[in-house]
Amino acid sequence: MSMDAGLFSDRRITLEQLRTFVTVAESGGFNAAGLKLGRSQSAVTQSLQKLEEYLECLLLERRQGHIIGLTHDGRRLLPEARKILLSLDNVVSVLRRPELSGHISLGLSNNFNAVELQMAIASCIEMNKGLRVEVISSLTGHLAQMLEQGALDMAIMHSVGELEPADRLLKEESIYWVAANPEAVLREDDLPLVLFGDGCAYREAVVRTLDEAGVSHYLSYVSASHENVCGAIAAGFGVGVLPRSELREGIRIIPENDRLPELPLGRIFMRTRNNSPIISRFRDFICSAPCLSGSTESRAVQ
Amino acid sequence: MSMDAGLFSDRRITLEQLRTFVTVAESGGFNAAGLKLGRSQSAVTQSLQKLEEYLECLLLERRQGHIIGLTHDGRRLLPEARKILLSLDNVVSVLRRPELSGHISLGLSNNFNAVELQMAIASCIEMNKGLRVEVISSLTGHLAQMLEQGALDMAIMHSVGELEPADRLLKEESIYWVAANPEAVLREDDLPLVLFGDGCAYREAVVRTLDEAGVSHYLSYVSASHENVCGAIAAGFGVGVLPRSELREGIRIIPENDRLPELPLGRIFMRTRNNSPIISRFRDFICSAPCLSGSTESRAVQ
DNA sequence: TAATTTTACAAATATTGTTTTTTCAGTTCA
DNA sequence: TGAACTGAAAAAACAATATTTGTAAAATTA
Repeated sequence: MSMDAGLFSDRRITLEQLRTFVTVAESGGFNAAGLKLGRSQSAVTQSLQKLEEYLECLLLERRQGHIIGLTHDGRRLLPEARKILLSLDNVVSVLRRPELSGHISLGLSNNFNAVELQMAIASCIEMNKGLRVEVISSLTGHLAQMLEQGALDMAIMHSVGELEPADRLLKEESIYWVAANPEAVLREDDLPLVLFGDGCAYREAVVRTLDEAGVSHYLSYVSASHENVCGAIAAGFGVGVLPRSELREGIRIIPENDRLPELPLGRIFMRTRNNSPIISRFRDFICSAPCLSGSTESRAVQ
Repeated sequence: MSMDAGLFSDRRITLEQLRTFVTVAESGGFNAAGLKLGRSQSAVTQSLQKLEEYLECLLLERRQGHIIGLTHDGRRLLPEARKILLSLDNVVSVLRRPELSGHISLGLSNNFNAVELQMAIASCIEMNKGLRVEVISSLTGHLAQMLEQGALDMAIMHSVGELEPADRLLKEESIYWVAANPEAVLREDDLPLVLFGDGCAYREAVVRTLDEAGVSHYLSYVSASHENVCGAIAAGFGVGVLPRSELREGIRIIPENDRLPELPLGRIFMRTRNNSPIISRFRDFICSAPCLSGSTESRAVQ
């Protein structure tokens, strides 16, 4: 089926406009976005005005001359714009390094969504036809076992403690106490916890932290699936632990308070079993993926 | 996990450069591409030089001052560039029309790959959270049955004959006789055919056309899977029938000859069972998808 | 109320992309 | 062999576009 687009879409829309939109949405203002992008506030304003004009819809909710959030259409566009920018990132990054070939089995912790990382791996696989990657998604504890047993070549896992010397730190992320209704949950005597199943690195840390602080608690919901855990938190089953990027409608961060102790910093790291050339080249590839380069945790609008 | 790209990739790379690259790859020359894009040969040349510079690799195979094809990197970039442009197309198209909501079961003929169409449907689903689409992939014959039985709301199917009055033509495509090794296959007395299983609209047409022309033939390979059929043709099982866009390495179009009759024009069309508001709005949506707008069948380089 | 922050707008400036023109190399054809 | 043709590359002039600068208005903060 040809389905030839012939001439593609609206040729006035540029990547820079999308990038500007995403940055505004992430930084919450034209000034901040301009600073981040290295251009003036005026340029940002105009860039967005044009994008809105070409898209024939408003993207930013303005009230009294201030940006107070995204419109419905803006919220629809944001993830797609991110995806487009990210896939270009990945393509460029893959294209710039030599082609990979070989077979690799890669473990991926499913503690949290790692959409960006998965996209990077996917485009790497697509553009390196000689590469066969078998991805196994499981909890950190299980992956570590498989790695030791030789069932995996490498794994990307979560941790809160010290890493082994050969491990490669990919990313750090602050994790927060979250709940659907912080006030109500905190009023309960026993703290109801919504956590991942056994083998989750964060789970142990959370329980230990609570024990040390002398907070009585019980598990009200346990699942190995990220979807389920978030769903349970949103449904009000109890208190969970998530990084900022995993917040969604119906889940709020619990502000600092006397009862809940401070959580340690989360770490995402890579561990390899052997260092054959293919493995180490793929490891270098992953470690230099564009989605791992930034380290700012941005404050998103809405 | 934040995975914040912070500042995205190489900000010098533009959509226009990608578009130009794809157009050059499709039209096989800077002049032709310029004509297609509505700009001069010089602009196309410079645009591609920049893209190659920023990407730090050569995309076009030049010999004696002429483009003779894509480099390895060029072939790696092409499908990804297409995807990026296409997903922007889809996003813009979805954003410009009102949001859809409801439940729809959609049949999709698997005669041929319809990557672009599937991408359009996917981005429609992603951006219309109120929309639940159940996609069933099968051969045209089976889909038509399901439609009559009320198991499907709508279906996109293939045909070579007349359409029903209520059907909507989406796309026409020329189909060609193909084989791994045309010369060898044509030498055989009985023509070995590689076709889809029962229920494929093209299959019946092919057999009928051969019978009318008095060409003796037999089925050497039959499968309901597009992958398998292409694989069998490439492996030399016999003669198949494909549109230009489905050609791949190891499959060549058989030039016109005395033995093989001319094939009818293929049609891709949509049939709906009922015309509830949701269905008809979704139908209009699909019919106006960017990937269906063009009608040129381009001659690709390499 | 004054100071600060934030967005919008207009004109000047800077940058970028485009065309025009020319050149060169290879191909075709007389 | 030479003339005409085609496709690509390069340079300079030109056109279009984006960016900055500066200013104003409105809202927030102290």
